[in-house]
Amino acid sequence: MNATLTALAEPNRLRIVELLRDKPRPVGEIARRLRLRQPQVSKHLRVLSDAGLVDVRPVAQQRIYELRAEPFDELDTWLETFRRSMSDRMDRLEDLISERKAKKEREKERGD
Amino acid sequence: MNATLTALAEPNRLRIVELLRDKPRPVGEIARRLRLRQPQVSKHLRVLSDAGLVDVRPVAQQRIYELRAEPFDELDTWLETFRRSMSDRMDRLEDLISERKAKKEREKERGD
DNA sequence: CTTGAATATGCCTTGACAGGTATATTCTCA
DNA sequence: TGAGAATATACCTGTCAAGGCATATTCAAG
Repeated sequence: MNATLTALAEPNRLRIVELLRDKPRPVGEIARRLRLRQPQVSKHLRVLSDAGLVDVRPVAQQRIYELRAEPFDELDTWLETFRRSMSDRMDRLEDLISERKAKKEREKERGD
Repeated sequence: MNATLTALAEPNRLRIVELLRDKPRPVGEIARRLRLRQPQVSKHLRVLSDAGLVDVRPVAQQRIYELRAEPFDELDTWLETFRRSMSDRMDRLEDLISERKAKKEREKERGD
């Protein structure tokens, strides 16, 4: 999860991922389209690969990189846990309940 | 989008966000629960705040931080564009079509 | 208005990481 | 096998960001 986020946090890497979203592409084409130097693209793809975000498939001297679905699925699953606890958090209700337990909470807070 | 990812990419910041997912909390409590020093927590919260991931609400000398929904919604929207183009990419079909256009592509590729 | 709690900020140091450039590696084809 | 295309890697350098620590700030209460 953290690996995924770290990999995507770099701007050029994000651009690469968004480019690969359309379809798999060889290194050279990525470099050309994004106006990046080939070595940097290779390095970024290495990071993305280590993070499990892309797969490689050699074709002659070319290396075709393509996105893997799993990390994005995981990200999505993770996001779900937020929509659940935020959108329908029923803040008001929770506050009312909390208020009644306020005094007891104060002591419990110390442990853990 | 990139701001969101960058903010979430830092491990301790991710822990803070996950802690706030349950409910809003003051700085001191976050520090205590995550066993982090208060200044670092304040700094991380600053970053999260600048990225629009959290809101602050002062209560006496305390500052209660809580998650904002928007960035997570955006992240979700962004992810959708991937599920669309990956899960149902119909790779085989696409490959067949591509193959037929292969020669023409080769020249077009140069421009753009 | 002094004290202490809760939090923010400033400064310093250090490590990680991205870009630049040269070079190694791998493969095709003549 | 030699040349050149496509890609990966090594090394150097500069930058930026996170942690540690001291200190400033803000607020409540006596």
